[in-house]
Amino acid sequence: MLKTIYQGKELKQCPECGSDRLVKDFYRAEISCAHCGLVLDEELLDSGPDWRSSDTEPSNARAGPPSTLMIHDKGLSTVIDWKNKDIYGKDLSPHRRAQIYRMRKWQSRIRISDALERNLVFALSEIERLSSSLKLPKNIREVAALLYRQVLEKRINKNKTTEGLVAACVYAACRQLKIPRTLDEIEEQSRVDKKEIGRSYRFIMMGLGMKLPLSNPAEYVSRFASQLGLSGSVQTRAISMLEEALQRGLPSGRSPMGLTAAALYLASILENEKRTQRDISEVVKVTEVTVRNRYKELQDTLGIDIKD
DNA sequence: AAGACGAAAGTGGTTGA
DNA sequence: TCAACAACTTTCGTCTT
Repeated sequence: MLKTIYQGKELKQCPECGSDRLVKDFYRAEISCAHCGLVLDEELLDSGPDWRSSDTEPSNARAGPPSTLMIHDKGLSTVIDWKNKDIYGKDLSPHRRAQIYRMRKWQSRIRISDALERNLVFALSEIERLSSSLKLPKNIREVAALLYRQVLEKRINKNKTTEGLVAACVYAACRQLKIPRTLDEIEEQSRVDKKEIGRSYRFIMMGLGMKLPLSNPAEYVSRFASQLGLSGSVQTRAISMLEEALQRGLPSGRSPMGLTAAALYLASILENEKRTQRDISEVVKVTEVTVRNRYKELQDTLGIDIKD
């Protein structure tokens, strides 16, 4: 397992708020707190085996299962042919025939479980690849893998692409563990498009009878803020504005991203670290127009006026 | 010249008959 | 299954700093 070493000591809880939802970000070698957004950026050490920093090489070069697992028999499987003849072309005795019949039956059964197995092996390596390029912590992978096994169990995967389902599992795991990644970000690393991922996601939720709460805009604040180089006070401000707006019942039916962007924009102005609407819209991946609309609404509901 | 603003038309997804 | 609808995007002209 990975240990979080900070200033020589193992860190289990956020020094700021005490939350244990610490996120390790190997890309920037940072630890951040998923709860309050505090970012610690020193000496993130990795004491676990088998991790390659994926900074320098494409992340799909990551160590997966041995390749012999991917093609479990290396393409050399034996097939019992359908003719009831022996190798000399003679008919088989009834006893022999029955024996061969049973063997065929077993072989086809084994094939089915092979297919499932192979699917799972591929899916698991894909989960690994995806979450590794998304710099996701390990527990996400486990949750995603578990979800995928359930998908197979309930046969939700019928007529659907494995890649779409895998991406959806990863997305769902992120939502569940409140380590927010947007659909856009997952799409970037996956070979399937947003539409497909979203569809698979809904199938899974329906099939497993799950329901995940809408993602909370505040969860995204710290990550986007750090991408924009905004200070902690801006983050805190943005989060508290979001919370207040939420209490006043603003964000009904609005996309979380738009709200996050708006809150960041407002907070950046209020804290004198102004970013342009464009800067923010680029990072958050919504349009300037949406930023504008949302932040107007935010202003209205909160009764804030910016002029100084 | 860059940023902010808002109108108008277009897009993709949801919902309800 | 289809049409109405809300949220969001694209595009573009205008105003402000």
